[in-house]
Amino acid sequence: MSQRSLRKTRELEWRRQDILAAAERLFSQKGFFKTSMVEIAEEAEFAIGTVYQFFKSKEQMYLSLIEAKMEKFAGLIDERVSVATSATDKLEAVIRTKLEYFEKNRNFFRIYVSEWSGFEWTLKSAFGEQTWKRYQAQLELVGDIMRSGIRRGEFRAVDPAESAYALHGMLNSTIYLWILQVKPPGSLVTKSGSLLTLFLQGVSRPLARQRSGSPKPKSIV
Amino acid sequence: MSQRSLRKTRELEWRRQDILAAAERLFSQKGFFKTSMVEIAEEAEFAIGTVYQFFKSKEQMYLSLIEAKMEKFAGLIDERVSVATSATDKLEAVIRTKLEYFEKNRNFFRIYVSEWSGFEWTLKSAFGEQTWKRYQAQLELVGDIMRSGIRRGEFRAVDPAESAYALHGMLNSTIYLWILQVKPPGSLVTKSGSLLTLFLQGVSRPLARQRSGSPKPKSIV
Amino acid sequence: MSQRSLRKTRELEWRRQDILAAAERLFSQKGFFKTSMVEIAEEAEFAIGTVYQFFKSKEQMYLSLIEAKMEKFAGLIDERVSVATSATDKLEAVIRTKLEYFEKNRNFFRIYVSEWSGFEWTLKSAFGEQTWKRYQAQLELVGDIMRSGIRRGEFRAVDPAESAYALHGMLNSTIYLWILQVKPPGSLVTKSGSLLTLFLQGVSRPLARQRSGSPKPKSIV
Amino acid sequence: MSQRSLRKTRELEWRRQDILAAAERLFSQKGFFKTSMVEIAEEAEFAIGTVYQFFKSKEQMYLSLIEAKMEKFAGLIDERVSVATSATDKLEAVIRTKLEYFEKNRNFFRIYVSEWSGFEWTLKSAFGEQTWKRYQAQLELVGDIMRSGIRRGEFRAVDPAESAYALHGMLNSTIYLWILQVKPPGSLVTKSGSLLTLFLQGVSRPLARQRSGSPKPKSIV
DNA sequence: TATGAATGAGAGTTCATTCAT
DNA sequence: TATGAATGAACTCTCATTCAT
Repeated sequence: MSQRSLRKTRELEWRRQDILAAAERLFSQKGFFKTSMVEIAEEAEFAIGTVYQFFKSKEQMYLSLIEAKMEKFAGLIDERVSVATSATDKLEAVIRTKLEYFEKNRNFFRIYVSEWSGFEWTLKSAFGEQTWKRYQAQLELVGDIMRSGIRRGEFRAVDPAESAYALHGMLNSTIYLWILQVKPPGSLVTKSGSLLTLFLQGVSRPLARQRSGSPKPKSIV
Repeated sequence: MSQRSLRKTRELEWRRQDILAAAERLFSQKGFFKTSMVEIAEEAEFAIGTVYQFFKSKEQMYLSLIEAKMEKFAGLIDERVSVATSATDKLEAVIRTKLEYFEKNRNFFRIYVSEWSGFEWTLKSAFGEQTWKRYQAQLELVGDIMRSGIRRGEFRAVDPAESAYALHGMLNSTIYLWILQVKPPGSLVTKSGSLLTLFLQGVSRPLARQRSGSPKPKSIV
Repeated sequence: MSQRSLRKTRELEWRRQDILAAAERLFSQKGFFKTSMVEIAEEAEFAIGTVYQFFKSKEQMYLSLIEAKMEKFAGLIDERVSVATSATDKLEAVIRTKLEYFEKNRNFFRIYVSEWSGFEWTLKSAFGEQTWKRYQAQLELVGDIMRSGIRRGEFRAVDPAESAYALHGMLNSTIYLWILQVKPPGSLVTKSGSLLTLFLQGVSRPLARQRSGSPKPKSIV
Repeated sequence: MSQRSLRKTRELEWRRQDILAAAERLFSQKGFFKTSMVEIAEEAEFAIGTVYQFFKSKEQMYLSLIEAKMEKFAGLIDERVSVATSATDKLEAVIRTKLEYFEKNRNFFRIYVSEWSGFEWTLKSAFGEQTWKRYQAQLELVGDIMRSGIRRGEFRAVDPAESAYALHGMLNSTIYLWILQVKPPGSLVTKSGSLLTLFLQGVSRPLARQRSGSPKPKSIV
């Protein structure tokens, strides 16, 4: 490819990214349905026709957006997890990476979570085979970590899928809470430690359990 | 009120409920935006004009739906929690009630969760001041339970709000997983035990803690 | 059906007809593609939404229009042909009816002929199975007349389908010419006689042929 | 003009023809409105901008296409007619040439006939003054042939314009029929003989007329 | 009170044409 | 001269809402 067309290609890619960024901002603020293509075009400072030269439909644009972001997110997690050795360390990597990623991509979190829960109940079929697989793959990754941790004696014999889902939910709602706070009281990643502990140890007071035959747990079941 | 107008009032309320039920079915299947008012009217077997005599707008109907369901849900939880004594028992009540409620109200769960996450980021203001407070109140209820549990020595000194959110997320994703499975492998409520344990003890192998010979955790599962 | 709803149904049908009439005017003036649904709505003095309550799409409206008109036209021809006895009389009925019908339905002629020739090359599949069958049926009707005329010794042994098509073309271009003339020099139906004669006898001078073995026709073929 | 610029001019003309050929293919398949300029450019393997250097608009391109083809067609007819002597021979030349031409230019026939009938009702003004005159001129040529044939005693005293139109229609629908048949049963030109006879003699059995004062024609009018 | 036809703003999308490179 | 990205008017169609009956 000539120098010239290389530059053109690059510039085109920039514009594509500009449009995606505009779309991300709007989708995260107003949701998919309340955001119109004209608004996206205006936000990106292009004519509507230009937007349609980059994305053949609103859905396809939404998809591209999610897929690109998920790709990056998944890549990060895979990378960090693969270098960790113990199951506990791998979990720590998952938690820390997720918090880090969404701390930097707050806008995308809104899209991610509304994709996960809810409106794609309708659209899952039409929307992103790909995206859906990413979700599953990530949950299975944590499932695998759980399985290996159990095998290695690091974890109790919990249900791997269920605990993976539980962790997923814990993290999501934590991120959600943090984003919601108008003035977040510090970085989100700092919470990884306590979240890991929460997931590993639970909320019970360990001493209490060790000291004596505490009668409470009986009443639980 | 006369006998006659009493009957009328009652019948009106029935119609209102029919319409809400129809709306719930459709909203949960297709989402708020993909469901049209005419469809709701048809599903409820009324004319569109009639629907508009009960609800002044689509949003307001959606709101009424959520509020009614949340009211009931919150009532249940409050009731069950108030009769439990220890913080652990209260947590157990929260978990069991939530699972029970959404097992019976699967359709509503889809609405609930998509309300929680996502699209109402825009609509929170327009949409249900009320609903929003319910959410908050419920999370604070769990926060209070945590606080009291910590005070009473049942729990570690975790952050009450954060752990409340964590529990919230854990439960939601568990319910989500269960609903998603085409053929759920048994009742959802049966999971309350393991979820409580998960939240209390975490996933770590208790042996470390058992060194001093605490046999309790066994009995939990 | 109650008196009341009968009246309503009737009025609805009137409105439907008004819209179709407006559409006919515009389609015949500007063609299918150059006519917009908004224009049709304005011409019919309705809002665009109203138009879409009667016809689910532009194509479907166009189709309805053609089908209704063709139905009537075909009905007329069938009726008149069936009461004629000789093949010649049947041909005369076809010719006269066609001229009469399109003299009264000039606007529709433009649509009819542009449907026949040309743009439906693309749309035949999407557009009106029905309409297409009507066309064919009518041509076959004339084909049948030709066949029976040949059998009865009224006609030469011409190819029935080809001569049917030839007649079809003759009539269409005659109607076309007449409509095109800004000030038509009298009624179109008056031409049926000379057209029938033309189709039966051709343009040659008959005397020449009758008197002797005229040598001209030889050189023709 | 220099050698160099001669070559350039020639090459430009080739490109122009390539584009026109691409346009003809697409217009005949999909019609004027359903064919986009970008498609034409792609079919011709040029960039859209290049196409616009040869034709200032879509309409103008369509016009150029028709005019060039009509020019050739008219030239052929004029040439062949001028060498024929009797009116009958001239008619034969017209018929044969038309069939021949459209047998070789099927694609163009679709455009020609849809131009003749129908959508250009609107566009006649905007579209091709020129083209329109060609049409008229050709019909008048046949009208003149008829007139001279009548004067020379070859034909009955038919209306020249009307019979010219009738012939025009006959030929068009014959060509149409032939093109429509998926597997045409032989060459189209072979039909010139029977079409000429049809136009000259009509469909009646000549014997009947010769034998006696056949009573049929009376009943016709 | 119940009805459902009428409304029209607004959505997503297309495509002929321009013009900087 | 050739290119093709950018443009935006115009199109078809939807649907929440109103109001006369």
